[in-house]
Formats: sequence, C-alpha cells, structure tokens
Amino acid sequence: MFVSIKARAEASILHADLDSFYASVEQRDDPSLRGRPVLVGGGIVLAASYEAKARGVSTPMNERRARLLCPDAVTVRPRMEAYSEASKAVFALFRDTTPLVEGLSIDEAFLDVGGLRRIGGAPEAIGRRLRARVLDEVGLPITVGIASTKFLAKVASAVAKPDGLLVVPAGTELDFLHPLPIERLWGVGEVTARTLHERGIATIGQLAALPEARLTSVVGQASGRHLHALAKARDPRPVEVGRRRRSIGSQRAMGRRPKTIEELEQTLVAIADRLGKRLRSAHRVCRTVVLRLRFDDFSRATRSHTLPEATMHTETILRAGRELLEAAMPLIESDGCTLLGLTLSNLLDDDPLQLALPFDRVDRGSLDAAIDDLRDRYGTSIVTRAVLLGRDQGVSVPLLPD
DNA sequence: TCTGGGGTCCTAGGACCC
DNA sequence: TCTGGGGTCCTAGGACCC
Repeated sequence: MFVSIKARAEASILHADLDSFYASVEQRDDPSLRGRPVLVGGGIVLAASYEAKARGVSTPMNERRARLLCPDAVTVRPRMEAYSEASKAVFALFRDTTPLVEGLSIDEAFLDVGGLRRIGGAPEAIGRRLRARVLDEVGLPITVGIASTKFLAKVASAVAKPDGLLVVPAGTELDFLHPLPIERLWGVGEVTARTLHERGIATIGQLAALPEARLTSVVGQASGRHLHALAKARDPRPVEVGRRRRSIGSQRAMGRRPKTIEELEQTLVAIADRLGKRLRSAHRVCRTVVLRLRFDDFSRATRSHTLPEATMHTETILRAGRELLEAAMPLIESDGCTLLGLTLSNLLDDDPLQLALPFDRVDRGSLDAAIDDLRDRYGTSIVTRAVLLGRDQGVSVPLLPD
C-alpha cells in the first residue's frame, strides 16, 4: 500500500506592482500632469508615465533621446521623499491585507493570501479590493498578478500592466508560461538571452523542453537549475516576511572630465558620511567596505577590505575607503574615473549576539553547544568572543577558533 | 545615445586550518 | 618527500533586478 499526497498549489500569491511609480506620484500631486507624458529624472529618465512609454520612452534612457521621441513631455525632478512616503502608505495597505508581505523594492511586493479565504474571500476578490483601496486611499494605480508561485505571480502582473489584474488559475500554469519569450524569466537578462537565442531557444516552452544538464552546461550550475525549475513552473520559495538588507551602498556618477585627487576625496567623504548615517539609523554595523569604480570605457572594478571588527563609525568607514582609493589610484590615473561609490556589506545587527542560558545550566557542554549554534548561523569569524554577564559585572572571554 | 542609484546572488581562486 | 579531502573566509568580477 502506498499513500500519494498531491498538493496542487492554489493560486494564492499576489504580486502587487505600482504602475510607473514615480511618474504616477507626480501626476497624483500635480493635476496638470495627468494625461500627459511625464518624465521623472534629469539627464537620465528614472521613470516615465504611460503616455510617454506609449511613445517609446523606456528607463533608463538618456533624457535627450526621450525628448526626441516625446517633445511635449514634461520633465520633473525626482522627489524621493514623496515616493518614500507614498510607498509606506501602500505597504501599510499590503500589511492590512495580510501579515505575509515580502517587499521587493520601493514599489512592489509579494502577498501570501492563502490562509485568508474564510475571512477575506478568494485571492481574486482580495486582489480587486486591494487595487481599489490603493487607488482610493493613496491615489495610485497598481497592478496585481495572482498565481500559485511567486515567479508566476510576478509574470502575471507584468503581463497585466498597466492598471490591471490577472489570475493564473492553478493547473493552467504551463499553458500561460510556455508561449512567453525567455526574457520574461527571472534571471534572464541581456547576456543569458543572447546565449540562449544563439542556441535557437526563444520561448519558455522551448527552454522547458531542454534537459537540465544541457542548460547548466550553457548558463552555469545555479542559473541553469533555477531557470529549468522556473520554466516548469516550479518555484517553491515562500513569501518571506522581514528579510534584512545585506548591504548598503552609495555612489556618484562623476562625469567624463578629468578629476583631481581632492575631488575624489571630497566625494568619498560625502559618501562615507551618508552611509555612516544610514547604517546608524538602521542600527546595523558592517564588516566589509567595498570601493566601486567605473572607468571611461564603462568597465568597472571593485576593491574591498574586511575589517577585524564590525563598525558603524563614519571615520572607520572613511579610513578604509581612503586606503582602497589610494591603492586604486594608478588604475584611476590610467583609465579615468566616471563613478565612485562605497558599498558596506557583511552587515550585522548593532546588538552583540547574546544567548541567555539559565544560570544553573551554564556548564561547559551547554555553552559549547550554544556557541556552535551561533557559529553555524553567523560564521566562526563573527562569533569570536563570549561575554559572561553576572548580576552586575561582565567578563569578556575570547573564543579559540574551534 | 553613451548609460543613475539602489540592490541581490553566484562563481572562482587563494589563504588557511584540520 | 609527496599528497589527500573538506571546510571557511576573503577578494574580485559579473549577471541581473527595479
């Protein structure tokens, strides 16, 4: 005897995606912009309203070229604070819909509404209500895709744009997916698309027909497995609540003219200052400082340094940045520098990792087990010191590496 | 037509340790 | 004297996403 459990996943994951987000906020706040092509940006188009997109404007596009396509467009400088506020209001509505919200960026999120049928109705009804509320309460158009997996929900919303709703009913996933071009796959960009086209693969259906081993030999192990699964509509990733940021970065485009060392230094100071503030307000510390450079020919390079101890201090970040910049000066002198940036990675919480053990259980065995557990989770190079806290004093003990 | 600013994840080699 | 397998960490680069 055997038991076969076949769980056909219900289409209960929503992908909610605000339409032309920045441009829509501008049209909402300035009625004279409604119905007109709007470009948000300066030099580069960061967002375009659907009136502008209909004329061929895309992002990121050089503003001059966008103006050629759309001479009557209105250009607006970005107002990041207004966008961030609008985003918060929309995310509050997401969380009012379901606690299972995973933000992807400032203007899109996944919502798992699988457990809400009794109180909220079917996913499609929930999606319709959400769209109406975002329009009524925040004044912005939003598109919702609904499917049994995150990836399919995302494709559904992309297909339904703008201002739409599309459900991919459970059981019809492959019919929906297979006629679509490979560019729709999450993880297929310019390079992978070219590689696949060279082998005569243009649709997701064609890609799904390929043996996984053949695909991994072409695009690499991880990417091959990932794309193979997606093409077969397999995507078991759950909607994850409370994902933490893994890096914080800031960068400046510097233009093509030659720069002095002092100019580069000044930019570095400004960036380090900004990042230090962001780090502290997020109550995080970083261990790795990465210098990012872009050169006249648009090639890029990174140089990184990992600190012995995590920091949240601007001074420490700046010192590391300066050293990296100095070491990279020969490169900059020969190739020019069109972009300078810093990325802080290996982020940790500002709080030291603490484990609370009942006093009568503080023995060698349970301490070792707890330390092993922390090292499994955070790495041996992070968990280097144990602080034993008594009632009113503490003892700090370095941990020997294994 | 020359390309912003913010991120994520994967690969690969070398150092180092057991 | 030569040769292992397994693991972590760091560095650098690259593809991709919005």
